[in-house]
Amino acid sequence: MRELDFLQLRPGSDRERQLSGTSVSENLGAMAPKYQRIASALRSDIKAGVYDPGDRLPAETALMERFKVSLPTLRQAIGLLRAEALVESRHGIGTFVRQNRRLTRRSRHRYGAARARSGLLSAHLRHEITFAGRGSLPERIGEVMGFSTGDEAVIRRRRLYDRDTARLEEIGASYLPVAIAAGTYLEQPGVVPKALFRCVEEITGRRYTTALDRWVARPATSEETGAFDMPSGAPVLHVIHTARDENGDVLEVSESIWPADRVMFLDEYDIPADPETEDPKESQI
Amino acid sequence: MRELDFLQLRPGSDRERQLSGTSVSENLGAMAPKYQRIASALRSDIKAGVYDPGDRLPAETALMERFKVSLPTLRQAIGLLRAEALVESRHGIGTFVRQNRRLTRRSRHRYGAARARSGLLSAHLRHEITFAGRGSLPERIGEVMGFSTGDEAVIRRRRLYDRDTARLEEIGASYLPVAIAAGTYLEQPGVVPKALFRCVEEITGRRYTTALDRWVARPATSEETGAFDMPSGAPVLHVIHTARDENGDVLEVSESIWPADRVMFLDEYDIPADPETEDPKESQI
DNA sequence: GTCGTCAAGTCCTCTTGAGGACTACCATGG
DNA sequence: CCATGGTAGTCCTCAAGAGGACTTGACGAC
Repeated sequence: MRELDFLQLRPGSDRERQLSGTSVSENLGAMAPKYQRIASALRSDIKAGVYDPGDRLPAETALMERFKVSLPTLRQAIGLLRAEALVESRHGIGTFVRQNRRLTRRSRHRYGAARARSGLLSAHLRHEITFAGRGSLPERIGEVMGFSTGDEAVIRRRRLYDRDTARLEEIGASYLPVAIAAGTYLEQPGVVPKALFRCVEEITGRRYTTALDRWVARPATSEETGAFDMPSGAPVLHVIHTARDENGDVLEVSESIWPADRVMFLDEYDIPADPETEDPKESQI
Repeated sequence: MRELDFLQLRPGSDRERQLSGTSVSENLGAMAPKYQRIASALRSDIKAGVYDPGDRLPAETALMERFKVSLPTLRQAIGLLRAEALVESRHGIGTFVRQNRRLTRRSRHRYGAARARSGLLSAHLRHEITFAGRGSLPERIGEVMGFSTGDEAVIRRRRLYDRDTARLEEIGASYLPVAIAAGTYLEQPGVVPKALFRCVEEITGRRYTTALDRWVARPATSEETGAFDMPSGAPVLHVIHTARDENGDVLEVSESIWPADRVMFLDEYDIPADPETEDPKESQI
């Protein structure tokens, strides 16, 4: 009954649904569809702390009653919240508010930090090698490596788990040219004694000199949604990292994938003082 | 009729729906729900080129006929593809395959490129100032700026459009401390004569020295979905950029927002040669 | 020729109704 | 005490149908 105050605005033309332009984010037009208004109401409740992270939302039947709508409509509303990774539904149990603390990662500190210490990185993450050996390059990797798709390479796949929660936090893989890694212990499973790039440097005698990272946000594959236990259609962050020696030859290509809603990246750098000549076509970030 | 070959696998327990574990991405279990199988079939068609980018998919009624399902089920399938930004539905017209070319941006070249030239950046983007003047800091900005939420600052909001397609490609804003920008032409609307940070450097006599970028992918607000014309629930990339002088005082905080599926970021850098001492807790990217 | 009206085709919202599958809890029997 | 089975509560899938809103294009009136 109370909820009707929220919903009973009479239907009007869809033209009236348009936002007035300067509206703040949560300001849906008076006549947004029911499912959007329901989602918005629940979103507000969650933000207001009516339902705290970890809490169970009322059952679908209860929410149907509360908002006076049919099941499909209600589920459509919940579907929005699920797509936003705000809630998570567990079959047979309920719908829960997710706790979306983001892990903070630093990009580009990979090398600096690792050169300082000789051990492995990521104190709070457990490193697990899921595969090590020969394999053919996926298209996306062959492209940036300058090899043909299907070419062989030494591949090391890894998964990183949070030590506390045991939750999967990152999926990754490193691709090494056969000329570099063939016949070495890099083809063997098991965690390597030190950061992978140091192993490569020792084995080859060449040094990691320049890097190019390609960042993309894309919807998760079904494999990833399963592994990360994320809603289907939710995005992941995918970075492909290419490391070269001073001659510009590729030493390693590695990729890492995170659920987009669980990470935040910090990137700290110095701003150059002197004018340089660069491609003027680039836009500012 | 033909499609039945694809769909008629008999229903079974949900247990059988589980992926076998090592399956490749497109390998749905035999008994995934209808809507998932339909989405998967359409996805394959699109990848196979049956429907090219820009093409219109058959109408809902035609697809209902083809897959022998009801409208809600079909729409659920289309909804998946829409969430993946693979297709886009236009009310009253049809559902179209999206052409997902990503604009390539370089992060961190902001300053290098601009110091070289004295003009504005972004030759292929049209810069538009949507607001300039005093305003109170949003929470997310006040936090990183070290000010209280609600404090006043000089705010310049901008929108960047593709010159060719006239499509909105980026929403951004710069926040300048009142002590720096009050009373200057930075409070006035209109495009500034050169890159903003050069204006600030000239006005204050201080120099942009260090920067910290915070990257996050998050679902778009309703305002953003409207402005970018993106499906609701789709993610945006949001970066908050903090620039400081050599004393560590904030000169400017700026933020930029892009639809996540339309951009790709390149980040090129040199790998340091010498061991340094850094926080060993950081994980590798 | 220009404008407005109309109709067809399209996607969007919402309802009612049914059956199934999963989980947790509890009572019962061993 | 423990295992088994039942039951209630929950979310998941799907159908059939109705009305609405939007876009386009054709037709007719002016």
